[in-house]
Amino acid sequence: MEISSHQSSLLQQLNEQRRQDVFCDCSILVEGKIFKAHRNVLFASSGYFKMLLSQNSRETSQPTTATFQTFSPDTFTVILDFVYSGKLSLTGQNVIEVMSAASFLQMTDVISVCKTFIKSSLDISEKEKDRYFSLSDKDTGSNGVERPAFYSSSWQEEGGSPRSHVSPDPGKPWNKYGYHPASQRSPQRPLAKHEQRKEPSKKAKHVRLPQPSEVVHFKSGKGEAQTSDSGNHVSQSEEQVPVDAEVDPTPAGFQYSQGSDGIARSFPDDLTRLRFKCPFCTHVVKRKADLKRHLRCHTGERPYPCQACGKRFSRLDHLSSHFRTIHQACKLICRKCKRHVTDLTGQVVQEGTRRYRLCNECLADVGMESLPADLEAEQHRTAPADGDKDCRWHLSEEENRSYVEIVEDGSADLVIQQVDDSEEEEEKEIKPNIR
DNA sequence: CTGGGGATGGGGCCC
DNA sequence: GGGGCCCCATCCCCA
Repeated sequence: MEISSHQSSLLQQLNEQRRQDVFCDCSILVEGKIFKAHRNVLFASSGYFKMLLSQNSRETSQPTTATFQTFSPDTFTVILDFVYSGKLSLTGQNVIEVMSAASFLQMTDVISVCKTFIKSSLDISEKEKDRYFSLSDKDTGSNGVERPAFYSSSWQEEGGSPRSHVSPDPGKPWNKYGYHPASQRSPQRPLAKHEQRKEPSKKAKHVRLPQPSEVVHFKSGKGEAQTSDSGNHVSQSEEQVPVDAEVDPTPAGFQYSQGSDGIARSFPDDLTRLRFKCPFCTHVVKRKADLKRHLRCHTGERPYPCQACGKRFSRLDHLSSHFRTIHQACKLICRKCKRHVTDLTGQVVQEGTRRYRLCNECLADVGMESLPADLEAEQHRTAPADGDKDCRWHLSEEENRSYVEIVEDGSADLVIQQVDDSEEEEEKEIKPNIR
């Protein structure tokens, strides 16, 4: 015999204990804010805490403290509330941050729900386009009551009245969530190019996210996202979007406007050409694959690591380009004098994992004219100048070749290894402080 | 301080 | 849909 309410009531009890700080034996410090919780609950909910707490299982008599600087207290509140209630309070504003935090904490259920949330936002994009066409005949043109909503992104900006796409929470740069490698030059993730071009003065985050009133609760456990309300995220948005112009209930990333007639009339042609709307910014693309690629600039996903230096890229072609220019010395140009060089007039020089060409004259200038290529290669094999990074460099049949040969015949192959960066980044970014 | 060049990253689009 | 190329803007380093 099974009492169905037992699980939920048990969870409620635990949540109540958490709120009243009863039996809490774990403290989580997030950007200065302390969260109390039960280690067994955390252990059962998060792969990260499981690993963390299992390492300290012998010290169960001592309270455990974990410190995170990589996501905000608000984000962790959502995570912790989910752990103790099964309800995930996602909004268009927090979904990326929550997904990042869940990735850190190895909470696959939360990640999948976040993905579903984002995907549903994308579905809305398609449905709204269809809705535009289906409703366009009803456009009253004057009072706006029955006028269908329409996109107001780039077209409106081109008209000289750019909308603000500033995130309501500009104090939380994306990189804090650890998707970007340590070698990332800018401390704050730059805007996407299309926004940089259109809004060069803006320094805000890339995303334009919906209003906080648009909270959707997801129930976890079945792999299917469900709202706590009667309608799901999509249908709710579709109900509200076109009608009321005063509020902005649009789902993630959507912008609607009553707009001028001139702008409105120009839309259908554009909509047939540009079909896929990013849920987080104003960007619209023709192809779903392009949107998928574009979304990586919001999620920070970098699934293509360079086997030579470990730097990660969001796109394979960027990785290939990086590998060719940095590690293969494909440019037949002397790095010093910029003259064109050939195998006869120049040589490939190795500097750590970096390779470039120097003409014979410049080689002589720097005193490297006597360095034979295979000796150079030998030195590289025995004493890599850039630490152990080179150990990861996969060079096929490298043992008996010179660098020149390797470069010329292309056997310094770029090994493409698409990875899920979540776990590796977690290890790199989060160093919890256990006391 | 400034300008040039390299590296990077994003978008468009072809195959 | 993925791979890859081209173009362009931006950032960073260095002379």
